[in-house]
Amino acid sequence: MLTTCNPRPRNTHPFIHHLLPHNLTTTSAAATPPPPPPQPETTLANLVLTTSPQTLTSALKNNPVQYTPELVTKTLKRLWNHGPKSLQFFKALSHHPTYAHSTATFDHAIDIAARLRDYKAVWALVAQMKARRVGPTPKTFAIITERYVAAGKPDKAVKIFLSMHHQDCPQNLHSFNTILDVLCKSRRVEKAYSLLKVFRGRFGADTISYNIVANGFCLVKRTPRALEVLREMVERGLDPTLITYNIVLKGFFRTGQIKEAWEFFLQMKKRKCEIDVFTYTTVVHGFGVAGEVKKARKVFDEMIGMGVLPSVATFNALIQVLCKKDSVENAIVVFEEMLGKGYVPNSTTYNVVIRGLCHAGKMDRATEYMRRMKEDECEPNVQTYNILIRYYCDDGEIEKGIEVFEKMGGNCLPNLDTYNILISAMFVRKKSDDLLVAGKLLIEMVDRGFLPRKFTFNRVLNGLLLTGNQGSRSKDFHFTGKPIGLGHGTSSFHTLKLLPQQIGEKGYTWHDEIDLIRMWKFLY
DNA sequence: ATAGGGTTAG
Repeated sequence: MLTTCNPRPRNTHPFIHHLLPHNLTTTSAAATPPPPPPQPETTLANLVLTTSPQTLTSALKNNPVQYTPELVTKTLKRLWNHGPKSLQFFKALSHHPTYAHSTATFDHAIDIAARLRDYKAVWALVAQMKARRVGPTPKTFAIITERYVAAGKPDKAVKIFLSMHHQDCPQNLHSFNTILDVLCKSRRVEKAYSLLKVFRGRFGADTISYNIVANGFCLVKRTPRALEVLREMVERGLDPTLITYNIVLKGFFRTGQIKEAWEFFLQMKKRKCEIDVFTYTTVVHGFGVAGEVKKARKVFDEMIGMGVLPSVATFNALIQVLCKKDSVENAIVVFEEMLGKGYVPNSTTYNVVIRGLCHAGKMDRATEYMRRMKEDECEPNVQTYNILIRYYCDDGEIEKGIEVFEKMGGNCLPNLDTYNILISAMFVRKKSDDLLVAGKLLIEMVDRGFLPRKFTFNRVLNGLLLTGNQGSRSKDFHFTGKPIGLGHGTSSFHTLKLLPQQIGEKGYTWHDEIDLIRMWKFLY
């Protein structure tokens, strides 16, 4: 049974702080050394986040900083998880007196607009790019088609590819292989294969084309089909390469065909194809995942004897395997060995170790490793934060999860996973207050350009309707379309109005704008 | 940003 509690006082709400710029958060007393000055892109990103759309253009103009495409690119990367803000920022700089966008900044803006499924904006940006003679380039089309495929429009993506030469963009084997890969990476391998069959003559499909499609079949665990495609390749006179063999090897592991993988690996060695670090990493990881830790280690040791040096990725594979199938302690031994040999761990290495520690219930040591990560000049990324948030919430320490969520604000913005993890956690305690938080998180995520899953949206809406939160409903609410602060001053009802368009699909417990207004009233 | 290895999950 859900209990009704008094809503939290507005100003102490936990979500107020996480968007504030770093330099505005309270600094603790003299004992701690002063933090290093923030990077220029951090300062700029924080300015964008705390400025309303209406005043952004002038705020940027008055900001005494030299805008360069490099700075703008870095800033757009930081704002990646706040699509609407990123685009406002990009547009506000479009008519700056001393700055001009580059190919890279246009590509970035196009990527963001496409991810928001704002295709009108995408093509408007392409037109601008053309007018300013900085594109579009093949990379631009790779971005656009990838987003169309990800949005469930692979046919549209193919059409775009087939007409890209009308946009002054070369259509050649290179771009053909790109579209094949785009389709395969989004699991549309059948479409890719059809395309290959139709156009292999016209573009002169090569080994790379076939490798892409074979790998596509492996990705969807259809290794036998991959082998057929490769047989066809050989029949057409194209020779497989080491990459081809590595693709097949990984394919066997992926489908759990450990025996076949091992046999294939032995054949690769016997036939004297120069096995490389990719091959070994695949085998170490594959055996480990299958629970054959001893064999994984043996192969790891063997590679050094064969004169193939492990890479950071090889170490990451072994460390992960030990975490999952052996013990975190042994994994950390390898981690330290790695450091001793002069390797520089990357964020994946740290995330693997941190996840291992969390999984073993050692949350404090996980946090310690996160601190160590920062000292190593390897800033924790969204994944790092998501790991900690997830495990705290799974352990029932929801307050701690929220604490981590708040802390990430200054360094990186939450992504879709972060919101999904936290919103689900808001249902475990069956507390009415938690549902209010879930509602705010839902609105915040929409505001930042993330489309909640239907399940999430319905769960939150129904939860709010059922738990008697009507107490905070205000009768004199009028819809004016005017921006209304969400608590941290970055949100607006105007943005919220986009939701009906975004979720105007089947499956949402959604009738019209009224539902949203009701939700809004529950929350504010 | 033309292909292969390492993070997460049911």
